Amino acid sequence: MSITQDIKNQLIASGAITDPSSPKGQLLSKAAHLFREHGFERTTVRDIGREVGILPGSIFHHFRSKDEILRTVMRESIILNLSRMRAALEAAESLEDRLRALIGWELYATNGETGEAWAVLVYEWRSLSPEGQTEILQLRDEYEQLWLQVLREARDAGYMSMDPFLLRRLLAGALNWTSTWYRPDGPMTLEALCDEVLRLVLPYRSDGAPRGGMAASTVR
Amino acid sequence: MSITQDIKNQLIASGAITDPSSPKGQLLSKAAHLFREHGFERTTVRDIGREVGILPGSIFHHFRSKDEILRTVMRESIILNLSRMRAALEAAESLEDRLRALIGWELYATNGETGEAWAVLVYEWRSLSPEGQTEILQLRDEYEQLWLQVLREARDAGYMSMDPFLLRRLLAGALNWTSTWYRPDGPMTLEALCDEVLRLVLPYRSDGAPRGGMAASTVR
Amino acid sequence: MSITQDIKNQLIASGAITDPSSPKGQLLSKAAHLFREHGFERTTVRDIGREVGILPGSIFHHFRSKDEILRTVMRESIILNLSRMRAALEAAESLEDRLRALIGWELYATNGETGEAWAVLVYEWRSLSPEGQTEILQLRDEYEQLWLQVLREARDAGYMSMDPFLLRRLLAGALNWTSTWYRPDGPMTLEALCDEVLRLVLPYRSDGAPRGGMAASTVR
Amino acid sequence: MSITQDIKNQLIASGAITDPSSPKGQLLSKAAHLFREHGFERTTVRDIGREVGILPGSIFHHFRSKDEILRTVMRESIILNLSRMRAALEAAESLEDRLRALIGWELYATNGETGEAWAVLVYEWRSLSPEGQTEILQLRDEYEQLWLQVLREARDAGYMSMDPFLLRRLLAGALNWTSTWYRPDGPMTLEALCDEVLRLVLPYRSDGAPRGGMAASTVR
DNA sequence: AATGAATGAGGGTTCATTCAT
DNA sequence: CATGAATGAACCCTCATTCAT
Repeated sequence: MSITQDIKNQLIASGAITDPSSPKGQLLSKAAHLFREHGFERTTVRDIGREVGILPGSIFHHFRSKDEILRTVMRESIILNLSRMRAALEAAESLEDRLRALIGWELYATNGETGEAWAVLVYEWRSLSPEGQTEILQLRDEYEQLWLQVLREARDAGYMSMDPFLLRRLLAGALNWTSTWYRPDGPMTLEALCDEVLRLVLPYRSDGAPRGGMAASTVR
Repeated sequence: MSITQDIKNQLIASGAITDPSSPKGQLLSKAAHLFREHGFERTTVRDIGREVGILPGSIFHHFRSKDEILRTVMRESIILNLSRMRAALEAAESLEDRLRALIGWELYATNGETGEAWAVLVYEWRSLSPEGQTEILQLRDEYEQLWLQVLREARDAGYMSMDPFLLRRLLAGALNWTSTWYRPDGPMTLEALCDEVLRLVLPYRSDGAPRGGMAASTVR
Repeated sequence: MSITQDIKNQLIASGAITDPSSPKGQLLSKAAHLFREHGFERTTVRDIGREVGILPGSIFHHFRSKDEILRTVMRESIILNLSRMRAALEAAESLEDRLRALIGWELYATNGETGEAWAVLVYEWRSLSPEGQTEILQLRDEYEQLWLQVLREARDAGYMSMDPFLLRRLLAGALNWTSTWYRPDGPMTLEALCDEVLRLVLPYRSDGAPRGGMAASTVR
Repeated sequence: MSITQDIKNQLIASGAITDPSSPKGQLLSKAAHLFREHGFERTTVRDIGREVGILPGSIFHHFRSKDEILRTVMRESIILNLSRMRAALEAAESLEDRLRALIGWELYATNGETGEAWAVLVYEWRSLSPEGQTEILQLRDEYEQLWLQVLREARDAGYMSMDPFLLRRLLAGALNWTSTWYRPDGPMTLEALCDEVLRLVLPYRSDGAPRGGMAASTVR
């Protein structure tokens, strides 16, 4: 995970994302938490201020508007995870590794340190101003292209037959939804969850045998 | 689909759900539409009134509060789809039919006539008052039990190996998310979509051969 | 003054201006009073509400914004006085009568029943939104045209030699400023004030003798 | 105009008014400009700071409060013009010269280098704190006394018959209002404007003939 | 002097809800 | 049942001002 930290530190150093230990970074993470828990509109700037320990008015020294807070939460969340995903895909040696990277890192985006921000990105979309949507949409598109490229390769290579667009949408739904039920401190590790999802997508091992689970012949 | 209509008519007749052609029913359907499109808090009672053609104050002759509108949208949506699902499961002759019924009817709940209300149920949950949540949660639990029972059977019968809870959650995410991208007037029918999802869940036909798609041996 | 009342009543009946006895009319007149006394930005909607006896929120049932209140005060003030001025000019039989009408009715606009609204129109101009300024400017232009037409006539007829534009601007300053010092319950009637101003503009009587005041020959 | 500069330099040297080239003087002149253009309350200390090139907080090293800025703008504006007016009146050799000095120097105060500050003095009066008003009122009274003394003399000498108070008020309105329309770079010089106003006040030359304009006999 | 983060009071405005008509 | 004026709490945001650095 140190490579992950490196990427984050680089992004912080370059100013692309806010240092989480800075006051502004604290504000962003608390805001992401509240937006995730209660929704954007039900979260007041007073709530955020109280959580951070400053008065509501002071928030506007860091952000011009509540919308800009939301936008920043979304932007930085996707920038960080986009960078991580790119690095992971580049480091992956096989197509299967790349598939695993997509699933695994999206699970990490959803349930790891950036989980709340990621859920805000996914589920508070309508609360973002039109201008904000335009900006964030570009980043989301970049992110989706990573998925689609790998899924297309996998389909072309015969790993699966489902239309890549369709598969991506089904997976997006399934993976994003994990934030509503997955507990990092529960019995299942993120890696195990990743394996399960991968098995759903790629039921056969490369030798043609079913990937884990029971033998097909035992199914009635 | 006539059996579906029968169930709906019975529920209307019994007073369990509101007649959609009644003023109150109109209000509910317009409200569901607005809640779905803009979110519950961004939808004002003024918006709803305008859509229905009455003044905001008059809404409160039909519902005690805005929360009660949301609660009713959710309640009726789940009551209707719960009844349909029960009927479909009872009519199903095989385990595979029951699996197909679960997936197919959840897709229909999400993208058919009740789609907007179903999406509200799924994605506006946090906007519901605590009392509302308590009430609706019971109905959702009943609904989830239907899924879990069948998935357990399927797992026990060797159709699949994944933990039923886990599989349900992944499927819930994938299926509910379809409301964000599926277009009934697009190139893919709901039945075809249902088949694709089913193939993901049950990759092998009952004779042991892979279900559709390429032969395992062709996978590199 | 009954003709004045008739004009006002017609304007009220036609909906061009608000009935001063209606709640909305009350609000407008209190707002004009406060805007005049403290200025637009130092007057809060809470102040207006308190003055009228309603809560701040209720104001927005009558007006969409504070700016719309200001705009309405200005619009109705100029509509009323424009109508009065037109009627007075039509009723005037001689050029001198028309000059007297201009001065007299502007003094009445400034210091009569609409005095506060008129002062707001003149001195709170910058507080009006750009869109508001565009709207009101058209009405002001109409009003100014009345002045300029008569002044041009008077100049052409040899009543005076000063450029009509220049004279109008000097008079506008002098007359509007009366609202800061003239007291209707003081020793000087508006008619007397009108005469004094007229004497400034038209120093000679029609027989060529100086209009009131001392003989020129006594001036050293 | 060198005598004017001398007076100004003396006042700067004595500390009565701020050196316009000093940081504080810059701040005052920018503030006067903004107060004039947008009004006192619509001008924020942030605006002033931006104009001067410092941050809002730094303003309070020069002035205790925003009110003190306004008060200083007003005070120095009136101190300077009061001194000039006194000098001009002393230098005037005849009553008519004194009248011309009053009008001419008030026009210069309104439209010359101190024009913005003078307009602030006249039109932002209500924005000044009560204590500020008390202070500035004394200076304004001194200034008004200069006018009234000369006007009384002129009336007593038979130059005019209008009550000096009344005439002063009409002239104050007319002259102050010039700041809203007079353009120094337009076709009319301040001297020409001064002559026109003087002709309004003193229609007859000292030989009894009308002062410029057409002969009285030609007026119908 | 200058900075900039923080303050805290108050601004305009929104909105679900009530209720006399 | 419908209206629409009124409510009152809460909202986002602004801004003059303070103060440690």
